[in-house]
Amino acid sequence: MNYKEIENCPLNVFLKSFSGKWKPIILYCFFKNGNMRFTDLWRAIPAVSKKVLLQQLKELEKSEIVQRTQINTFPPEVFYGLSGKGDSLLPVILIIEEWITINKYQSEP
Amino acid sequence: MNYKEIENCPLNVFLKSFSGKWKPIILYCFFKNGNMRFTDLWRAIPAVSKKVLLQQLKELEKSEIVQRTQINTFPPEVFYGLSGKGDSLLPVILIIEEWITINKYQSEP
DNA sequence: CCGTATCCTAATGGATACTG
DNA sequence: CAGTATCCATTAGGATACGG
Repeated sequence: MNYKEIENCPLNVFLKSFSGKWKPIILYCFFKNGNMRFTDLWRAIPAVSKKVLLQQLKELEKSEIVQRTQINTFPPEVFYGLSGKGDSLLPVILIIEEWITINKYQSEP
Repeated sequence: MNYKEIENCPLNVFLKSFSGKWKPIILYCFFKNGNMRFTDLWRAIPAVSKKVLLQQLKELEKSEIVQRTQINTFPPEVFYGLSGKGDSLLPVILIIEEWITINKYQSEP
């Protein structure tokens, strides 16, 4: 088993797309609310700075999990939401949710 | 939707247990090889330092995903491997693997 | 409203030497 | 062999102000 092989293992590839303090939370918002305007998303996650929120959204966009839509009014309206690939995560999330429940896993304070 | 609620969403709780550069790789080794001596694991992941490898193992132990077994010879033999909870991750990993394959997702160089 | 720039702090990870 | 201690480098994230 060489090192390149283990580095590209599915779990690693998967987790790398979601590494970032706010990414899971962002996705959760989209699963619950569908597309959201940037400012509304920000209001839903008040603890993050605008800069970082944007950063994480860009990275999710690059992974093609999140889609950005801009309407060129002034001031501009920008919506973020799940792409098709993002939507396809739902069954994965549900399995994870089930695993969490079964294992009664609690996040640490 | 208040903030505490979204912070404890399953995806977030799940991902927090695996946040760490080497944790997914460590788990992959255990899934492939079963229990492993510390040094053998280290040889399988040559790019990580001993200190950090130990650190990540301890965190996985704390999440009860990994189990440590020590045999008190001299020099001591210490085995690391999946706990029952760790084993129960297998179906989750398989779904993730399937998702990765379907989406032909490639890790970035 | 949306995004960028700057500056700063905290957290994570790496190199190396040492011990039982 | 397994683990600890130190010290250092890199990165991620946060505060704030400004611009289109």
